[in-house]
Amino acid sequence: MPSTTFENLAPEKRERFVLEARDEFARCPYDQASITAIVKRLGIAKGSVYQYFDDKLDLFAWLVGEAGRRKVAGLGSVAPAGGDPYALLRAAYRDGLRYWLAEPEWSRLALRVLEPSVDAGVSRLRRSQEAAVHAWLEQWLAEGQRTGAVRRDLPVADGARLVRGLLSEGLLSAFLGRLGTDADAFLEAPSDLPAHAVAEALGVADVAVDLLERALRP
Amino acid sequence: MPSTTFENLAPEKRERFVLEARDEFARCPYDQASITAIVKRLGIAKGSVYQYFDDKLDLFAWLVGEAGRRKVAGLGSVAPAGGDPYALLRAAYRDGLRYWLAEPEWSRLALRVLEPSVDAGVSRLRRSQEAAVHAWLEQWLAEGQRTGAVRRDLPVADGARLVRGLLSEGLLSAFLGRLGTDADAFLEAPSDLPAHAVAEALGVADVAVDLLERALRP
DNA sequence: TGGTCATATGACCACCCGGTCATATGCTCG
DNA sequence: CGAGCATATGACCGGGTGGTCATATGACCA
Repeated sequence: MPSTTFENLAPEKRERFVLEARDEFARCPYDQASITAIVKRLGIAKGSVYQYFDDKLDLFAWLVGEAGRRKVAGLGSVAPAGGDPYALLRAAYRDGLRYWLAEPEWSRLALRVLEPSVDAGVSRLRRSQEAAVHAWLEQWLAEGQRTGAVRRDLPVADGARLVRGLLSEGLLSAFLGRLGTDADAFLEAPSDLPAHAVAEALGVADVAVDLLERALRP
Repeated sequence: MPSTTFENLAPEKRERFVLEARDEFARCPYDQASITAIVKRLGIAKGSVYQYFDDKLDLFAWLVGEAGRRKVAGLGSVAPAGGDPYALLRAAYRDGLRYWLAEPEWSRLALRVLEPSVDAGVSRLRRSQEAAVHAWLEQWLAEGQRTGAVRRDLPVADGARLVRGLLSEGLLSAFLGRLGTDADAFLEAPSDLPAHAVAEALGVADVAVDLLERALRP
């Protein structure tokens, strides 16, 4: 949790701090991210960081939370009214990909927390994030089974994990593949893409959910 | 590449070295793995490592290669005679999961190479490994489309990446979920599992490939 | 003006890393 | 017995890290 000192910072200074710290943690896995590098880029003293946050993990955890907060703020309400659950998935993952393009650094930061790490604190963070996605998908599946949109002979626990592989790692990889790059390359040189290329690449979410619909409908 | 000095080592000494190094690199991401830790556990001098291998990356790359060599050696021929491509997948991934249980440390090492890393050399290794899986799946899909086992309206490139998500991250996660653990926990305390539990957990490969078959068949 | 207090500073600490190299060891063979 | 050679050693190097703390700054108010 940031200290009051941090809250009291002049907004522009605070935002600059936030963005620079975000970039550092987005750049590489937690253990490689360097507080020293952040303060160097900002031109402030290292001690300042420790007046804002308890320690490195505290800063990282807050940034991860901030990534989530900004994403929901940026996307607005995601509820596309009750209806076909597959349409809901399509919309949700299309929004997710759109957000990835709009805010690649925040998105990458959010992915960093899912990486394995030796640090016990980071592992705890990761597990809780994974559990959240997993729970959401399990609930989606269970609801689908209740309404008849999903086969009833599929074990929900297995299903949630398999679907997560398809819609997380798989979808992102396919999306970036369509953009003609991979995650690393994209973030090293985020290029401005023509709108039609983006629109076409977003179509991969439909391909993925179509696949899923065929696999899951009774 | 290991030096001749390494090849000439007494077999038992060499194997001890290999296993200890493997455990260290399996324990944590490349950048955190420590040569110092390896030599400490082995009770040898650090200089010895550098008489066997050029540097840390050389050692890691060789271990990754060794993981592959031991896996194919351990599984024997994987070709289940020409037939249903889905049966082939089922067999391949069942074998893969079985191997994961039999050799969790080697398996985990093989997964480490797929993790993001700041190190340029490791990134190169990773990309080539990913490309190999990707190429294999693309070829599987193209062959399936030729023989009519796979829908022709699915773009092969998208398909390969989505399937990879489902069958790599998704399947492994579901498998470990059935065993009542996650990858970290399992490797920290690899428990001896009753045969029936293992057999039941292997069934998750069938669930995954069934899902895939529904999604991909014309 | 002088006192108070939040904020900012950066030298410093202990610790760890990968990698080097002069030196020591011990086996083999003439 | 030595000479020669492959092998083993570990102190040492330069460089990095997260984190600390005595000190300095400067805004505000009596």
